[in-house]
Amino acid sequence: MGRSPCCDKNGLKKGPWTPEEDMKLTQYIQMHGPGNWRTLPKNAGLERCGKSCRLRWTNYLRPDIKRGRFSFEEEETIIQLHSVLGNKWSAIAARLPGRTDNEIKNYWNTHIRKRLLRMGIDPVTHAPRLDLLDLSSLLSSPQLNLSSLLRLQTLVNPDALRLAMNLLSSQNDQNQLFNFDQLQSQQAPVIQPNHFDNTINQQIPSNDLTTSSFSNQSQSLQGNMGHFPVGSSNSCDQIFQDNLKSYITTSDQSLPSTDIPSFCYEMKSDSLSDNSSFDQSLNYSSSSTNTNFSFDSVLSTPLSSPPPLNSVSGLINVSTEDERDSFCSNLLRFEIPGGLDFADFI
DNA sequence: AAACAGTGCAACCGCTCTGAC
DNA sequence: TGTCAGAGCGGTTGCACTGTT
Repeated sequence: MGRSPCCDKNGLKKGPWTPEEDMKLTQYIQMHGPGNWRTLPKNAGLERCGKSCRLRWTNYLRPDIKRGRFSFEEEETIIQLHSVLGNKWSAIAARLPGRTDNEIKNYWNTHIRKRLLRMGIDPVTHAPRLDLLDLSSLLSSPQLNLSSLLRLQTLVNPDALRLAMNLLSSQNDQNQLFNFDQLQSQQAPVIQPNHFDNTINQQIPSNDLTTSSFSNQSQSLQGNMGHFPVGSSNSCDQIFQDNLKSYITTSDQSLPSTDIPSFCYEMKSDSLSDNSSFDQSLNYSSSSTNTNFSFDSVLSTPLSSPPPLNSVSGLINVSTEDERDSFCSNLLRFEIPGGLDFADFI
């Protein structure tokens, strides 16, 4: 049973393709069409593995491939899609006509990823890298108290918070010791039904309701909130979903800058793979209002140090609206299409 | 001008999934 | 039903090119 081996790798050529090989492959596919990669090399007179032929064709020789530099709109789209899809290069490429997954992957790794890192943004989670923040400045804040620490616990890497609390306890004049684990147990019932109602009842300009901030925050939290007690009960899940729908569909309401929707914690990029409604929703238009964002403008800010704590939009007390908009919010902002059904992602 | 470091990208590797046998 | 090749995918490598010292 089964099939004979695809190809005998011994003796097959590897490495860069010559123009002659490209011509042979192109001419053969133009005559016979792509497919049946197993027999193609032999029929086309190529001493290559079928897999190599397929890669050469799909990544380089295909006539519909767009060569050259990525446009700003393409770059922006890649970042936005990556914030939702992660390293699903093929899924990203499917939404960028003329671009291959390999090309996008290379462009991400060589350009975009480095830019995000220089900006202090984790290219994996699209979140500000809280691990780089200066904890000493946090600890010196007059606003720091047990309450704020409890709040922080839901937002930052637990290890980082543990370190902060250890430092704080060592600084405390009254020698008041904090027990992280104890705090964690006290903090367990974080998601409460009223939380959502209170959240939605607060007013924020409608243009703040963007999937960028949404997905950005959700992914950042996913990355940082490995210990967050989510999904502890079915009823909580149901409340989460109901309120998420309310949040999405209530166009003139959004979240206060200091109050991240807890339901974001449940958003998982894995569940955002190929999805018809999502495909339709991501018919991204470069003529949207989002084209104001510029990497250069962001990069013009000093890069020698991590972003200040108060510029971490939505995570920790943000002092002004401008500060909130200045850093993260613009980075990945794009409008929520009307037909976007986030319930499918949950 | 040479040596070195950094960058960009084509191509390969290895894995998983799917469907034919 | 199990095996295997085909196809697809993400990660990695190798090399040519460019910039810097």
